[in-house]
Amino acid sequence: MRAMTDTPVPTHALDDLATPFRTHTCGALRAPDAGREARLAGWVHRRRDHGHLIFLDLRDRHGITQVVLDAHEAPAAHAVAARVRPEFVVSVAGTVTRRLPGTENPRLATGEIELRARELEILSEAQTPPFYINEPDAPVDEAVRLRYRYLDIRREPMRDRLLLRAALVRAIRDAHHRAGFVEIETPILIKSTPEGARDFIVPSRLQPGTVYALPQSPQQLKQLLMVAGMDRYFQIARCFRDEDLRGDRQPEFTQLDLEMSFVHEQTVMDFVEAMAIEVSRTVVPERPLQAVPFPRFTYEEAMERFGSDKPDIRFGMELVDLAPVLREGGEGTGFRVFDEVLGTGGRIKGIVAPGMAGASRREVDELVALARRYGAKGLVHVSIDADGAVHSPVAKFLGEERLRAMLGAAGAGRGDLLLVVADEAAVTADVLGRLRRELGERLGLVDPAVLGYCWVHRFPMYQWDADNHRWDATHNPFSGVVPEDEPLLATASGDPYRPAPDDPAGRARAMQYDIALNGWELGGGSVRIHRRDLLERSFALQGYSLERMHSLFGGILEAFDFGAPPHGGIALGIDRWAALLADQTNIREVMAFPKTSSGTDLMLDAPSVPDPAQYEELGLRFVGIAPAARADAAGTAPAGREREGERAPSEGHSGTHVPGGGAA
RNA sequence: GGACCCGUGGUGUAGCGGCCAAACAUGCCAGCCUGUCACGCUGGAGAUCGCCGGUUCGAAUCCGGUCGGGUCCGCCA
Repeated sequence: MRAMTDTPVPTHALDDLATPFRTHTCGALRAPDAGREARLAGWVHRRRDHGHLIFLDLRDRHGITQVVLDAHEAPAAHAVAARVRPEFVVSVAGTVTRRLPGTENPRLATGEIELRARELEILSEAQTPPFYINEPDAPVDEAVRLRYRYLDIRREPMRDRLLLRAALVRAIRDAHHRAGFVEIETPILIKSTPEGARDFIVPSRLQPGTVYALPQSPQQLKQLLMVAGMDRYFQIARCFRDEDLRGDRQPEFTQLDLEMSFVHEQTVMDFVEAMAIEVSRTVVPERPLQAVPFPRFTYEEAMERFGSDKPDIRFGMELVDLAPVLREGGEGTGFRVFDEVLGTGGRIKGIVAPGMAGASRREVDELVALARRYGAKGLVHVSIDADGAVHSPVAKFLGEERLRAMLGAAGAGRGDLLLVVADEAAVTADVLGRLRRELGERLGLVDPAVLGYCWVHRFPMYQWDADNHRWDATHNPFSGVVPEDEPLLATASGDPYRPAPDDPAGRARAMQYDIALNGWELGGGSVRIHRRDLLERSFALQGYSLERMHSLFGGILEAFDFGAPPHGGIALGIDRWAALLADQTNIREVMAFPKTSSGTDLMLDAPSVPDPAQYEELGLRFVGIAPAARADAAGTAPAGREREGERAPSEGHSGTHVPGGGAA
């Protein structure tokens, strides 16, 4: 054992980016290096040819260094440089030199020096790229970017976002390891579980007629790890859901998945909050946090104040209940719509758009249309202009007195616009919540640099599913109930297997917590039910018979009989988190190789028609569609992607391949 | 499953019934240039306007379909 320590360790291999092709990266050299011999390797970012003098900007992911080739100093290297084109890969050796006074470039980190080349070697030539690599802001068609993703990643914005994402994941790992978490991988080929979203399935060859499912999340596995005594588990886990895509949804995505034993709701939230603060400060130190500690709202409060279970807390514009002032004086408001809503238990609430009293007819119409699109039947607006005069299309019904009372209750001042929705509670909250978000953005009320984290917890345990006549778990079927609500896990009839819409269960609140960032849901979790009796009661309400419960969750139920610790956890969307930290609204922008909104990979041309031998081996047959037909269908077929050598050309791949671009 | 937007030289756009086998910028190619850094100057090549069909004397332009990309609703936590 001692002898081992005498073995010389090549330490440079761990802390040095030097290789046989380079002594430094393109971002490393500075003024104090002047006089040194150095060798750099990278891509030619730009070439400026002045005849006897050629400048090359050499780029790698670390930076850009200017290389000078002088026809008199190094004629051979200069001749090579004359042939070089953008995106050629070269290696260059020479002397690091301070730039001539007045020719420094303050926009480059390496701008005080340049490399006077002695020797230049072309390692690889390059075709003219399909879009600008060296102009970060140049817009490029999305499809072209995706098809040539490896070139897109060479560009500064994508490169920086992927580096940011890597920093995020690293900071997450650091924090977890320090807090005693164990990083454990769980399988990708698992069993289908009834979890809301559609599963991706993988047919089994060894067990013909059966399929694996890809995990929608490692939910059950992490709970089993708690039963296994692993205490604190985390994983940067790939998850799969076969649903339609959105800007913030891809079929495969990454979650920070974690679970802790012997915890209360508070314990998990406190850890996640501390972790999120540390991670944010490490990854984007320049972005201030809106509030620390993170505000914690009950679901009820969040819906009441923000009309959302993932509120953007970076600005005010909270929802105000207008029913009290409208009820004053009794006997109706004079406006039938309002009276009906008040009479049927609905809600009338409003938000104040500051400074929008002068909004044009067109702008207001647009807001009304927006409200309708969000599900409202209409949108009442009341404005108070700079002179204090009140205007509203419903003035003739409500009268100025009431309008002023509403404005007063809402806290609107001169120049403001009050927007009012009257509808059943859920619609009122949702519509105003969305309008609030839209207007907050539009009116510039949010500082885009700020990170506004908050918690929402105590969600309703169940939602009544009228179609199937049962209570549906709002989140996870294993979520625990708030201790004081435990007695509510019951039916009105007393028979747990006969749920009904007026059961006490409808009032039960879950030990469920969501974390939101700038109005996006970042993650959610819960303290789980670890007691067998409670679990059975909860599942009964959810419409699972004992038999069905066992066929679906048999494994975990059995495990719980062997001593399950109280436990809880959470999962956070890494893609969303990275996107928000990178100030992006689309998670494609923080994924190296994302899919299009129709679920295809334009670079790999996936999904593709399988080889008949492949599906025959699995005992599968395509019914109703001709698999080979798709190959020819692509009108704008990704060009020139013949993949010789990877696999023998097979039938069914007779698709026309557009020949690659002409010679370069 | 539905709605909307987009598709013109390599890239980004203009043109929106004849004046358009199509304009501009950039890129590309060639030549010139010793201090540039979005180098500059001169010259040149390059698109039958995603695809198919229709309307019309005439279509990049209008209509229908289709393929591809995007956004939203449904779906999805």
